[in-house]
Amino acid sequence: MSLPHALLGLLATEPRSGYELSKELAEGPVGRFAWKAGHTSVYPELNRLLGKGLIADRGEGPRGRRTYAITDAGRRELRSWLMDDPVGPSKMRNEPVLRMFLLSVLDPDDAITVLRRVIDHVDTEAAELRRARAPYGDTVPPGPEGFGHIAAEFGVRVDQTVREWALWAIDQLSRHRSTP
Amino acid sequence: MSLPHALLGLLATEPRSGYELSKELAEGPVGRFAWKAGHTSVYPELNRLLGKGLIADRGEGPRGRRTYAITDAGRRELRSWLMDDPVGPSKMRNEPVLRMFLLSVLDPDDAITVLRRVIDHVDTEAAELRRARAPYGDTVPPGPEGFGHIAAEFGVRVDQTVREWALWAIDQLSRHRSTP
DNA sequence: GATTGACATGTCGAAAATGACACGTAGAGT
DNA sequence: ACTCTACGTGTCATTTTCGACATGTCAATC
Repeated sequence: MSLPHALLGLLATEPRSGYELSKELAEGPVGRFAWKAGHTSVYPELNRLLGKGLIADRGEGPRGRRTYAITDAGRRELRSWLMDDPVGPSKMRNEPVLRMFLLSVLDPDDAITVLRRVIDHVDTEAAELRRARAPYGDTVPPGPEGFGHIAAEFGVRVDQTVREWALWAIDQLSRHRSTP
Repeated sequence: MSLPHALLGLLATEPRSGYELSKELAEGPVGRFAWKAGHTSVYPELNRLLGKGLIADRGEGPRGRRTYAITDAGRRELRSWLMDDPVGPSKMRNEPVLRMFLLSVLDPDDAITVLRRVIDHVDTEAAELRRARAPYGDTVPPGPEGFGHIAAEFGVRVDQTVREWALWAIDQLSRHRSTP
């Protein structure tokens, strides 16, 4: 049940609409690396948060667009979730990683084919993230921009790690193939 | 809907009981980094797979323990899931990473507190994984052991990446604190 | 011989997520 | 004027997952 906290966290940096939140959770760095959700989950959850007084409606914009902002109660809830909760084992779903774990059941040639695909994918993704991060250079700006910058940095690093691991795995699997 | 594939993948390396599968998906490397599930999801899913003929019952052991093995149909299903499906954006839930993304909403001191906790956690985890990996040295053994080895290697590398990223993030946040 | 703890499998109701469908709007290009 | 695309919000039925509860076994320790 982390979706409400994801929404509170995004709204804590700056007010956004349900549409923008959905975009971030469906395609943005947060959705890709942390918590993916479609708009069909986001809108009902926003209404729940509204009911609990954790967010507030900031009136309507152009096409029925409604912008939400976090309230003080929302901030308190978010802070206690981040600070008081233990770090312990928690919810985890990562389909790409699952695929990679299961790769060893394929014969080495097939596994290598898939690993190459994985490498292409993380390369593309890392390039996108670098573009998103580019305007700020090497230092994290304070405020809302810093948020995205730190997230993007995380993505780039994880992608790089996956890439190297995949290459290592290819090498290991190749050895099995060449020396049966 | 990746749980069935996770189970098929584990059973593809060697036959296991529902209990063992549950353990792996709840606490093992697969559960931690790829797809977490409790026994209450595993047992019903095993019966579903049994009904579809993707796994087979290998008779009873000591305390009502029943061991399952993957069938040829199961292997075909697993292979096509791994090979035919696109790598594209897929299911993703990662509560620890979500927490880290949201850290920037805390004041720097609080954020640093949590980041230190995160570092402790990944250090502990990485140490466990290294222990699990230790018996095999630096080379991946063929067969079922190789599976666990490659998974553990992935875990160690990701933990290391998270660690370095967290340190980097602390540094960045510290700058904001010292130069307001 | 009793107790404890890991082993082992399940059900069931509540909560959450997914996918399909539905509807309307503003702007940009042709 | 027309069309296309992205914007923008929602419902609803189905599927998945979670947490609580239930039940019993085997081995080791006290």
